[in-house]
Amino acid sequence: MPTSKDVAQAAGVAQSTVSYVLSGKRPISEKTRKKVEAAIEQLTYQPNAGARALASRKTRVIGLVIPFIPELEMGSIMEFVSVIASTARQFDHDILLVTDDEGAAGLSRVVGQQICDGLILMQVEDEDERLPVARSLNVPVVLIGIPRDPSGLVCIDADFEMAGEHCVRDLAAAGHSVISVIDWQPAVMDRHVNYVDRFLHGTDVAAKALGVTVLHLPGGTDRATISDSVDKALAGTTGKPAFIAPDRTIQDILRRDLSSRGLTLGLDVSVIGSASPTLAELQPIPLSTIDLRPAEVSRRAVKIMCQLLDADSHGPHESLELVPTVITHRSSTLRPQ
Amino acid sequence: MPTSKDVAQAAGVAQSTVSYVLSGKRPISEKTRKKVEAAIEQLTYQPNAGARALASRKTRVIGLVIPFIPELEMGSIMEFVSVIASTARQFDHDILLVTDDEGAAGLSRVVGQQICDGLILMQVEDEDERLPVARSLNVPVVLIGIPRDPSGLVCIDADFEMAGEHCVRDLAAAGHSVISVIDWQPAVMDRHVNYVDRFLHGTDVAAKALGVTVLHLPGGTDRATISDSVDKALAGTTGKPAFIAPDRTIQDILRRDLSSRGLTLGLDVSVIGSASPTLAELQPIPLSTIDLRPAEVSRRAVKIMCQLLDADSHGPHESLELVPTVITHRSSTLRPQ
DNA sequence: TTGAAAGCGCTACCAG
DNA sequence: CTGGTAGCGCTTTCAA
Repeated sequence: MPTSKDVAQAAGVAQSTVSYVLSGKRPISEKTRKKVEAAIEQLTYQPNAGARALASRKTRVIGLVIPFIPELEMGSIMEFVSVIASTARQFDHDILLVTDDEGAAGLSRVVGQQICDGLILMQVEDEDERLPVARSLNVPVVLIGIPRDPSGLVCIDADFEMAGEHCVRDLAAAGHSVISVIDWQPAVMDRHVNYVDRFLHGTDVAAKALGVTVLHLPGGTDRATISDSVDKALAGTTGKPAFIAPDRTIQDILRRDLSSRGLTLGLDVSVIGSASPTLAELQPIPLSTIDLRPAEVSRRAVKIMCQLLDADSHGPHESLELVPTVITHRSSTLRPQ
Repeated sequence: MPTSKDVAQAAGVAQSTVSYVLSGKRPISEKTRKKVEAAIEQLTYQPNAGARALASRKTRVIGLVIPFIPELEMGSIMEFVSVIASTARQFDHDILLVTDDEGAAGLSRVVGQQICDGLILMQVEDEDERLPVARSLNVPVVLIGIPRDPSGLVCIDADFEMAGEHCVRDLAAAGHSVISVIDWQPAVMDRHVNYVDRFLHGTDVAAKALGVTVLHLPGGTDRATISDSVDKALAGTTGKPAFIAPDRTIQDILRRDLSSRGLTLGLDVSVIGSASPTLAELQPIPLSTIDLRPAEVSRRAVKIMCQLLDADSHGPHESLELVPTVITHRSSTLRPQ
């Protein structure tokens, strides 16, 4: 493997000049730049990351702490991971995986060994054991999700409250005065991710503002629970019923339950569910969807991280960004009753 | 951040002694070891990865090249990624993500910059553009998937042929003499991953050996295609029909199609589908399942990689390992017709 | 069994 | 605008 010394020699310049050509931290004459670039090309030189990290005290690597929760949609987590990695590359950084089974100790390890310059935490819970560690780490940390106490931390998440409001507003605009909201499945509730509360709060806020009624009903991944909730919803509704089912898994079960009751989606009943890239495309149904824009959340998280890394300002940062959510209408979804 | 020099000073020994205590590459007296370990503890010393990589020419990082194919099960890819990362940690290595949108150039980059010591490639296709690069890289590469020409490469994958055989044998044992195999969805076929052929070949081999008939029918993610295939299957079968649906998405559509025809799974019709950790648990159905054991494949891939890294033998390696697949029976799935 | 010292390949400072 | 050079923090050889 050629080194920058080899390049310098081949180009007839000093090693430092090679370094400056690469970093652009110093004006270089067109002539020497050409010479150096030619030598780099010719030798297929690539700078050694370890040496660079040692000298510059920057690894250009971001640690990504991923959860593994079998019962939760791993596919959507993969979307985050994938977009985060691509975006990091756009900012000339790489992503190191830190699995959650190392716990909070994993954070200290990768930062302590200076394998990476900063951390992105996914699936942050309301009371997250990793937060005290994160706060003490002295490197930038960006959270995806909002903990109960976000002080001293940089947080970013989808605007679930806005999503909840959107849903209720749309259904109200379609003439519904009673709207049934099916909770997330217990596995999600148990994780104490507070986006659930934020979403539900959003529905209540909109309901109050518009003078409509919102029924909160239990969610579950078994048909019995959903069937029960649908019974209650129908009992509480006069006229055409309306459902909001933010949980992707539940949306599917709900759809089947309604079908088996002879209710046609969009015609006899209005339903808004969350965007399911795969299922929605594979099995098109007349449904409006909430898009929580995971790709956008991921992109912004990386962007913020890279800004913090470039700014290099060592004081603790604090900010809270909510990415606007979007409702996509499918034709014939929300026809007036 | 304390350095090994600080530790040496605190313990009253040379810097090299600290290094040897950590690496164990040299006998150390119990007394000095204690002193050094105490100092490490007391200063909460952690070795600097960059410096270590520079001096030892080993990063203890493995590059993982991940695909992003929206129409394919991202959830199952996440399972690979997750297990690979955990297993790497057990061997004291870390995982760096390399996204596929960098293409083959990404491989050269991470290896050229010496960010990682080896590469694991996921979703290897029959004719994969990354292979020539992989072969030329001079670092260990482990493929998950078997390309058309595996020469000079280390490959590992689930034994799809065995899976195909298992399925046919089980159905034949249950008394079926005609068995319908539904192909994977076009999105998978288009990727030219040859596990499809291997699986289908397995079914043919078993069919020939047992003297039963196998019907190969087109797969798809729309109900019409599946419905067509079921029509053909029923037309070609006398007695109780039997299906093999290795594609997870199709399994779901097939199930519904059969239900809508009034056929009860396990009673009027036998079906074997692939294991779907989420769906199977959420919506239990009387079905035997093929388990391709992604976690086991992942674990072995990492293990092999770490062996190659430790052995450090620089010659090109070549091997092909197939991980046995498993069929799980659900009660009342395969009752004789 | 231990210490001293020479790099590993790069960045960044100090001179010119 | 460019060259020389002193480290960055570790591993490893050579001596003791």
